[in-house]
Amino acid sequence: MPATYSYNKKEKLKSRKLLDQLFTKGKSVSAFPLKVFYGVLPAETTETVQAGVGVSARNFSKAVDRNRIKRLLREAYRLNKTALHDALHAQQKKAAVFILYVGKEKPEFATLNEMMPLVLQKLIAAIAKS
RNA sequence: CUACAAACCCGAGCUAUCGCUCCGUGUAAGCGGGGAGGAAAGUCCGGACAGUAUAGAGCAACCCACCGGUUAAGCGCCGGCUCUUGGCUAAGCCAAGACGAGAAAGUGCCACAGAAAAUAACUACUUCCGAUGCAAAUCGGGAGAAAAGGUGAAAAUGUGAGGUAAAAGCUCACGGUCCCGGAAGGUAACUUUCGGGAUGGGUAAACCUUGGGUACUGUAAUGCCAUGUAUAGGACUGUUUGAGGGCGGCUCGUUCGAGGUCCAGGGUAGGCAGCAAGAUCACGUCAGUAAUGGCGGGGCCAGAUAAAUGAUAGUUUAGAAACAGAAUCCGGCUUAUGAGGUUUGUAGUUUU
RNA sequence: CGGGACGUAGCGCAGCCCGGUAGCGCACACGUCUGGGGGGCGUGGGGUCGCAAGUUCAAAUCUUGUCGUCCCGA
Repeated sequence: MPATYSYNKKEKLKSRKLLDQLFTKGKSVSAFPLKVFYGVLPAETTETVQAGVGVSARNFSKAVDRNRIKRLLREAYRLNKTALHDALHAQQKKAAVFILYVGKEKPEFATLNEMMPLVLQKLIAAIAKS
């Protein structure tokens, strides 16, 4: 098991190929203002979950705002990811996840920290069905 | 003292917990250290670096445009010159700006108004001829003439005198502007001055002319390693009757030359170098009016590849709230910017 | 990282090259035709020409800077 609240390089979704697959073929669940794309990781991956975060440049034209939102998303994911990890571990599954912020207002950390567990619960439910 | 405007400076600090990225060390856990900006932005100039090219001629295209300095370079910066505008008040000084070669090579344009907007004759003026008339004068035709005239952004070099039928730089004097030649000062632009000549409206951010200059492409460049597919299908075209490519865009010319173009489909989309010690940073000192440069000892100061600086709590300050996030790197320019500070200017109030 | 185009009335566009009057369609207001609506016809209002500076007698138009929007290539 990795450290409880870590979010380092290995846990990030980095492969351009996987990202393309995720957006073209992957499924998604959403809980406004968050939207999560998910898919299955190749079997040889060592990590249980690889996750990425993103914001649309269309909604936030300034790089400072996008960086800020991505930092908040990473922070929220880092603090709430334990449930997802445990669930996947129990089901012997490995998932690729991409969390997208689709709102148009700059968020507060507190609201993101509330929404993140909700959307992750939805995600766990959706993965359990498939 | 208050308010406003402009320029410049500055662009929060500390503690705890949980995290991110790079480097060092370590088998590992961990430990230690570095970690966004003055604009990192716009991409407007200039370079470094890299690849390709580096026979030639003509044409085209683009850029620059007072002088000197500075620099790796520049359409930057510094200093000066000239002009324009404003102020003080005046033969000067101060401030700001200049896309600051040429309108005396040519072409074009100058609305409205006005006779006329660039080979000026409409009115008025002078004169000659003819007609009418006793005459004054009127009418018609020709010539002279830019001195007077409303207009307009702009009207043919200004004032005075002579001159004439009436006039006119037609002539003269003093000026304005321009050209040529000389002298003095200045590195130069240029300034002052002497002599001679000319008198030509504006516009080149209209075409253009003159002088000078310009290889192209950009770090997703480029070099290397690895993985993988179809030694792979169709159509058209070509192999000395030369397809296609290189030589800056075109033409000529020259050279390489056996493949080239399109359609459909398949695969890869890891990694390493480039990549961060440099036209470097701050300090001191010297040279220079300054920009800037020399010297001295000292420091090492982001380096990712979905892309690192954050979250929470406390605290200091007056309430952490501005503009804003490196992506090859530098030098400039431009634009954005809260609070506070400094300086300058404007306005108002109070006191003397 | 590099390249290009566009900002004109509420909306969509012309005018810009080659400077002097800002125009077209829809929409809007009023009138009229109709018993009324729709529709037709007529009249009218409405524009800091994105912003700033400059050139010029004069700028939507030319030049420079700047802001915004959109597109393209790798």
